[in-house]
Order: sequence, then structure tokens, then C-alpha cells
Amino acid sequence: MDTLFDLPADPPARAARPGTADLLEDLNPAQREAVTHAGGPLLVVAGAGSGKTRVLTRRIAYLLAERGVHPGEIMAITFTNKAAAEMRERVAALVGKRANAMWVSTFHSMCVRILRREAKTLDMSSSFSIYDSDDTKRLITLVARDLDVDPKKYAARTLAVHISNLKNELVDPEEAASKAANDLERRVAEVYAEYQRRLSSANAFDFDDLIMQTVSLLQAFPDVAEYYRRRFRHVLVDEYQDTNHAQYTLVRALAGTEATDTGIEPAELCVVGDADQSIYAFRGATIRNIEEFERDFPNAHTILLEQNYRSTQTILSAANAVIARNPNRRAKRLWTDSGDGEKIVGYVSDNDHDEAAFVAGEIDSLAERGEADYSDVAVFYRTNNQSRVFEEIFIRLGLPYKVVGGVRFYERREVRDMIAYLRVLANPDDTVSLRRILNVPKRGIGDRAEAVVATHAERERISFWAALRDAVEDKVPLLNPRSAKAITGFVTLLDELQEMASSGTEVHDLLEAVLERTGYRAELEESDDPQDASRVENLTELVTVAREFAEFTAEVTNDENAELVLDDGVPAPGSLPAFLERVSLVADADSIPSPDGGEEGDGGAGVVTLMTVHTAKGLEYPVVFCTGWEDGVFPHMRALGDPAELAEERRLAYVAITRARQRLYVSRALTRSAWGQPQMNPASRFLDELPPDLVDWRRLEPSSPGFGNFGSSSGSSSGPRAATTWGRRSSSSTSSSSPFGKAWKDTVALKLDVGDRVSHDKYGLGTVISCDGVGPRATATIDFGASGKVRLMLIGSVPMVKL
DNA sequence: AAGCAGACTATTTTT
DNA sequence: TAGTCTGCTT
Repeated sequence: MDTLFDLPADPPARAARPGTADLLEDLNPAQREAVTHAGGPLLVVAGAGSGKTRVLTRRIAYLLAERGVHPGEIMAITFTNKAAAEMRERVAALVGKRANAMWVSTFHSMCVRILRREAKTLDMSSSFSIYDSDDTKRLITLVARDLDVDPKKYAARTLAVHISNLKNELVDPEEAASKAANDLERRVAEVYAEYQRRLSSANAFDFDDLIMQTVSLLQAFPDVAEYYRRRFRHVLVDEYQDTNHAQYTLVRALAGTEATDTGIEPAELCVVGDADQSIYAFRGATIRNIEEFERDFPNAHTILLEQNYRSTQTILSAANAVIARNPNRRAKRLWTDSGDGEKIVGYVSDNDHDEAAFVAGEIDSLAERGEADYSDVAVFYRTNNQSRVFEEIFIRLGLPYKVVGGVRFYERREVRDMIAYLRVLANPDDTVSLRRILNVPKRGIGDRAEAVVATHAERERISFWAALRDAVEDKVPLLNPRSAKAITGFVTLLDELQEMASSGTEVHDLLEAVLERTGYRAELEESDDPQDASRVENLTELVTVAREFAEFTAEVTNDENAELVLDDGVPAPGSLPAFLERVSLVADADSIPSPDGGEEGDGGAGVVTLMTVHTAKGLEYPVVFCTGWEDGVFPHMRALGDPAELAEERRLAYVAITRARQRLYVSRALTRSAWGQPQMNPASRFLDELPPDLVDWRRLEPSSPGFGNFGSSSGSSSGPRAATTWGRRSSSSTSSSSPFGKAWKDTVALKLDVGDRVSHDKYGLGTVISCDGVGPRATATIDFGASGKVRLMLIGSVPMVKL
């Protein structure tokens, strides 16, 4: 929860702030150069653990202290609120309250601020809603349905992804339509156009719009651009490798690349990033931006930070070895002067259950030996569903833990329902939110009634809300009286709530009123589903969040010493719009346990943290367990066939390894249950890429004669693979207690030769093109004609027969 | 309009 | 396995 409120934190009281000399003294030469560089665009290539944040914050402090820059001239952009908060805090510790006049924010909140201020220019109201991916998907579903798009052929999700990609590339609907080359793209363009119309009539922007619309604003209105250009003379961007094309363009537009007609020089630009840690390509991030920085910004200067202050040399060497396998990368080798440290510990378990037991046992003995507190330990996995086994085992053993990520607070249904109510109160045109709550809780307004009202709204060219009002006055044709009555009740309810909202009722009281008067809480309380009990708790939590929000902002506002900068574009502190903005733009309510032993009374040892590798980016732990290193799990199955995706998986592995400070564990399981059925996976190729002398294998795969040895992943073929599936084993033959060899019995289900014809349950008829490997590693590449060429493992019960 | 049973489908996710 | 969606019944 704390990320909601830690943005404008006051700096800790300091007797004396560091003087200028101190600002540079404890920096290495490269860091120092990055801090003091003046003039042209600067790219700081900051390897993992190389003191990136330190460089950024010192640079800002140095600008203020040494170069006479006013804080108001500084714009620092990050990707997460957490990063923004940390930067603000650390700068404040160096320079004090002057830090409050800087813009330190995420791309998105920066854009919201600009858009609120300039909303009129774009023909929007400044009370616009911000749609997240869930709202977006809902609206796209509605649009697709209205346009008769076959949901079987093109799922809303697919459409949403494509539209998002277009926006990330700054392609508007017209351009999308003209460039559409196939049926899918034509449909997407069609939906895109209508979707934008609906967004704008709902007075809403989606996440991608926040960026894209700000770019068009700056490009279409030079005077607006000039205002910001004049104002921000220093633009700093963190995690530059994660920027997409739209964000890149935004940075360019903001900083400028040449002097304006009115003689304003480009702002001084400083970007920091590491191409090797780019793990968000699937969301549009382009590694190109950092790779081509020097081309994009002539006379740019580049500084490489390679000295690492986090990990042992063993860990760094492992990381270097893995990432070195990625093609076309700028050479970079992390090093440290703090010694080799412990060897990496490797472990091969029979199944996922045993892997978790190994991890738990190891954590226990580390704790017992006093070599680590629980809070020093993190367990990483590739996908969220892998957390379950760990939870089971940890609970059984009484090991305190916390899972980070998964379904987040603000994504829970009940919370979103309440937010939808609030949004409607702030912006009645917000049709997506309005339709969400129309019949929640159930009040007798069904699909049919909703459709009739929607049609009426469409025909009369009025908003859905106005159409509901028409329903009250019996002006909607085809609406049956029962529904009209139900709608009347709903409209009356909303009117009352709106009255409360506009008369300045505080957000938490408003929430309480919604919970009571809608009967939402009552419904949950009456239910005997245990899930509903936790929903009630979440709602109570939400009210608490709202109350703290009000109190916190009141505190900040009343602090006379605080140099609060309230430009246009910032909603009144504590107000409903302010709350909604915070909620929309802060995703992670679940906090990551703090390393200092953390939560209340855990005996000081804290808790073990469990999370995906993606979530782990930017964090560090003394002890790290990298689990599930199996081909098909990590790297993920969907990445196996595509070199670009495989390279991203490798960067992910690199990120995972470099989170560790002192001890690194890597493990894999021979079988793993997924979707109910146990699955066999070969070793991750990344394990083979670890230098063997750095790894102490505690347990290896039992080798049987003729079955090949562990680690010889022969399948490094780069041949075309449309898809890869792994054989299923019958569930009866696997149990954690069964002796080892047993798992291999009758594993070769099919003996195939080139030219054989086969029939596969999923892919149909095919011809064997090639065969590879023996025993459990036996695979065949099969041409299934229209279903493509597929490489299959022949172990276990392959759903395939030889003809 | 609402509730239930069977079908379907499964990454990662800073905002 | 589990959560969501669809279509059928009441």
C-alpha cells in the first residue's frame, strides 16, 4: 500500500548535506564523468548493479549545486512510481525541499499532468478517465460486438494487443486502415477507429493514449511544445532500454533536437539504461532506442558503467557468460573487486514439489546457520502459476513468505467495481465504468435492457448516461416497464451519490455510501462463499486506503514549509479526481517486503520473497533461488521457436542472476505438473551456458546408459519450428516417492523414421522429416502441412500414432 | 433475468 | 488444476 503515499516524502532530517566535493568523492571515474558531463546528449550504459540510481540522483544534485540549475527546470522520467519515489527521496536527501519543484514522475503521470492542463486543446474535459487494460478490453469487446467481428476468429484480447501496438508505434486509425494488408489488420483498423470514437465520447484515455496523445499535442501545437521546452532544460530518463517508439518520440519532442524558431536550444538530455536488461519487448519496448542513441542524437556522448557493487565475481561471471550468447550486442562485462565468493549451487529434482522442498530446506539451513535472514532470500520463477508449489511447501514447513505480484489489489473485481462507481461520479460520460456497475450488484437490469438503452443512446447520439435518464422518463422505446423501474432506481441512487460527491464529501465517506446504498457489502456479507469474506476485507482495505489518502494529502497541504508546486494539471489534493488518478496510475499495491526485517513482529527475520523474474527487475537480494530452469518453462515454450524472443528470455535469465549479491542457486525439475498433467522438460539451455567450474551441482539427473548425459542439450538446431510440444506422461507413473529409474520406463512411446506417416490428435496427419536424439531425448520434426512443421518429443504418451 | 453446468484455455505485465 | 465464458434451463 505504501507506494500510494510515498511520493512527496520529506527528506530525512540531516545535520549536514553533502557538499559538492562529497557529491563526487565516492564515485568511480566513469560515474563521476556521468554526473558532471555538460552539454550534448548523454547515454549512460549502466550494467546491473553499477550504481545507476546513484549516478542519476547525484547528477541532479550536481546540476542544482554546481551548475546553477533551478529545480523547476528538471524533468526526470521513470517507468514505475516506486522508481520515481526513490529518486525523489534520494535527491531530497541531497538537496532538501528544493527537490519538490522538480518533475520526477513516470511517463504516464507526466503525460496525465500535461493532458489535464491541455485537455481543452484536445477537445476533452480535464476530468477525463484513464482506462487500464481491463477497461480497454471491455470497450473493445463492446465495439467488436457492434461491428460484428467474430469473437472466435478475433478475440478482444488479440484486437487489444494489436491496437496497443499501433499506438506504441504512433499509428492512428486512418494510417492503420491504409496500411492494413490482411483481414486481421483490416478488422483491427476498423475496431481501432470506432474504439477511439468511443473513448473520446467517454471522455477517456487509455494507457497508450496518454503517451500518444501527448506526442500529438506537442507536435500539433508548437506553442504548447515551446512552453514545456522553455520550462524543462534538463530531461533525464531512467530505464531507457524499456522505452517504446511513442515514448522515444515523446522524449525527443520534449527535449527538442534543434533550436526552435524562437531560439530555444534543446534541453540537456541524459538517458540511462542497459540493453541487456530489456525484458519488456512484448509490451512494445524497443531495444533499438538505446542501441541507436548515438545515431538519433548526433554528438551524443556515451559512458559505460561496468563496475558492479552488488554481486560476487562468481555471480557476475555466470551472468556475463549467459548474456554473451545473445547475438548483436554491445560488449559489456561486469566486474567487481570484492572477490569470488561462494560457488553457484545447482540442483536437479525429480519434480516441482521436490524442487520446492529443496529450496525450503536450503533456506532453513541458511537461517539456522545464521548465514541469512528470511528477508535476505528471494525465490524467482518464470510464471506466476509456479508460485503455488512453493506456497504449499512453505506453509507446511512454516516458512514465512510473501508472494509478490499475481492478482493485484486494484485488479480485484470488487475493488474495480467500487472504482467504477467513483469514476462514474467523477465523469458520468465514462460509459465503460457505467455499464460495468449498471447491474452490479444485481438490480434487475439485464443484458436485454442494457442493449436497448445502448441502441437508444446510439440513435439519439447521446451518452449512455443520458439514455438512462431517458429511460426514467419512459422515452426509450422497446424497454419493458420492469427494466425501466429498475433503471429509475439506479439513476436515483447515482444522483444521490453525485450530490454527495459534488458537495465535497471525502472519498472514503463516498465509498462507504456506495457500499451501503448499493447493497454491495450486504450481498457479500450474506454469502457463505469464503472468497466473499476476503472480498469484504479488500473493500474495507480500500476504504482505509482512501481515508489515509485524504489524511496524507491534508498533511502535505497544510505543511507551510513544503514548497508545494501546484501547477495546472494537478487535481486538488485529496479530491475524488486526485484519488482516481492515483489509483489508476499506481499499479502495485502489494508491497515488496522491506529488507530490514520488515513487517510487524516477525522476530526480525522477515519473510522470504517469491516473485516472477520480471517483478524482480531492479531489486537485489543476498540469496537468490532461480527455479524452474527447464526448456519450455524458462525459456518459455512460446519463445523456443523465435530467436528474438529467445534473446529476451536470455536477458531475463541475466536479470535473474544479477539480482543475487552473495549466493545464487539454480534448479530444475525433471517433471512438473502443469494444467493438472505432469510434464517432462529437458534442462534449460541457460544451464548449459553457465561456466561449469562455477557451479557446484548438489544433485544431478540420474544418468542411465544410452540416455545421454545431463546438460547435453543437443537440440540447439535452429531449424524452422512452428511450435513445440512436450510429451505428456501418464499421471499414474509419476509420484514423488517413486524410485528414479522408474520415471524413464517405457518412455519411448514411438519409434519413428524419416518418411513415416503419423496422425496427431491436435495437428492431424503429418510426415516425419527428421529424427533426433535417443531415449527420453528422442524428438521428431514432423510436417503437418497446414498445421506447420512441429518438433515433438516422443516420450510418454504422445497423442500421436504411427500409421 | 438469473443461475447453473459444461466447454475452453492457459506467459511475462513498470502504467 | 482453475478461472472465465457460453449457452441452456428455469
